[in-house]
Amino acid sequence: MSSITNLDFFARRLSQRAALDEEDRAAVSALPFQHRYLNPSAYVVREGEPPRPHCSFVLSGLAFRHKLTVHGARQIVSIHLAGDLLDLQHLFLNIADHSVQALTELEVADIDRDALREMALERPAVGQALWIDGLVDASIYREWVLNVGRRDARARIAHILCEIAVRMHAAGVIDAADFHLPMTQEQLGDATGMTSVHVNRTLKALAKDGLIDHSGRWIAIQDWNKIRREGDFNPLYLHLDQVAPHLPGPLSSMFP
Amino acid sequence: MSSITNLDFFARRLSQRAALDEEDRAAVSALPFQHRYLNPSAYVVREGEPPRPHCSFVLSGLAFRHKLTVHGARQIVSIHLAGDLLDLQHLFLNIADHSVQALTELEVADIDRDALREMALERPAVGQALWIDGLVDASIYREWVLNVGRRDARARIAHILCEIAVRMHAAGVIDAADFHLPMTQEQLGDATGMTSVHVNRTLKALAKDGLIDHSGRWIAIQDWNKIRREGDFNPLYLHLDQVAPHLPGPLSSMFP
DNA sequence: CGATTGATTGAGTCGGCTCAAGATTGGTGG
DNA sequence: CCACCAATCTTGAGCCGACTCAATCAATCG
Repeated sequence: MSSITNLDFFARRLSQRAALDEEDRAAVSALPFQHRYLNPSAYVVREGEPPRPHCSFVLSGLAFRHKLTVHGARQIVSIHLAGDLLDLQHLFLNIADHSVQALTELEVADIDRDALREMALERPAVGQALWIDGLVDASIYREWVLNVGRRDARARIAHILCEIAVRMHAAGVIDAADFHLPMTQEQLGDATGMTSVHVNRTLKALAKDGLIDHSGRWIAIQDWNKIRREGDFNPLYLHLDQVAPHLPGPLSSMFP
Repeated sequence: MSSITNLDFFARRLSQRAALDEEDRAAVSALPFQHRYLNPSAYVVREGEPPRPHCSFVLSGLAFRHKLTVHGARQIVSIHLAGDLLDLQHLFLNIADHSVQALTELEVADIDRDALREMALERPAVGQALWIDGLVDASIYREWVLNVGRRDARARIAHILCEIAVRMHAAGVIDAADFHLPMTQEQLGDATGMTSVHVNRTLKALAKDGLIDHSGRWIAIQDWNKIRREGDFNPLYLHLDQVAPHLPGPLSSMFP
């Protein structure tokens, strides 16, 4: 496990979203932080808790946000990957309304909350970059409400696969449409409001029809145009132009 | 139709969320704006459009946000009432990823976008107040993903009724748990991912069991404890302590 | 090697949908 | 004030997508 000494990675990230000047970048890079590794299913944030003294930025790995009903049913409300801030909400809200857990082994930079907060308010360019981050998160939630509320099982699964593939690609985590999905079928069900049994049947059906190639926990997208159509996937809501301005690779041509 | 000459109302609203000093308040009150009335179902924001030159603040009436699937199914993703900003997203995002429409007759203040944006970035207290607004919106989206993804019809309807009643109360729009709901059953269905037919049957069932009193478009909550339990409603996600610090009236005792 | 976690498959059930027909309601023009 | 129209609400009948329950298989790991 290598170590990092400053937040250049985070500063670069913010620079993609707004025009940070040299001073902004230096200030961001110099933010106090702690480098930390978490095991799968470790909690980053726990519902009902007051904010932690830090705000976690993902360096590598995946995490997910979830809420529970009183009957114990779980709904995953978003997935996060390298480059995402895991608890922007806690920069300004007094209590956690949901939990965040590591999905895979997770590498984070725990940035000092008060320092980040001050920077968000006192440095306009940094503030704007964080605003964009927060607003895109909200946009993704809206799309998920639509996904879970108005699409059938097949479209839901197709849609979430598209989203994850495109976001991984935008984050530079994968190069092609073919990727390893580190989620269990139960987690996929919790993200789409389905049971794991039905996720299984739906994946099989998508595979049979040639949209994906899937065995065990490996998923590759076979036919982008088909799956995008079936999943009613329009990447507009990801606001990629503002988040990852210069998309390289094969997917970029698919989503102009 | 009376007219307003400045944004004192908006400044007061922001003051509930963060500590604005005299200068902040004066600056907010002096923001350029236009007073406007919209008819029911008029569009405030249209999906796919670039941002308008203003950002609308609701003075009275209700509005809703929605998205459509490619098949034309509609999902309402949030409801807004007096005191809400309708397009905070467009302060920093370049394209609308959803539409906003008036639900009832709607009175708004169209605040100059660039001026508000500058104020959000340059005045920390204003920035913080807007952050809180945006983060609470996001929290509500998350709860809706859970509502639509993991609760059955009865709980979904109960939950949304609780949310609307509590938010109306917090916004000072109603005094009691008994309120007129200006939504059609079809709209209620679009907000909960159900058909209007099933909304109808569900409302009838809730009425029969004494949770609500309902005839035509009038809904009164009969038994708060029951409906709150059936709807799995926990107002934590509304972050009322940060949004409406001093709740008056009968509901406040129910949600400490 | 046993144990645990996740994937797979079958059979049966049901919540919520579709389709379709009336009944109400509110608004409008004469 | 009434007749009429367009929404909206209401109710019934039948169906189906997704769920539940339950068993089996596969992979991983101390």
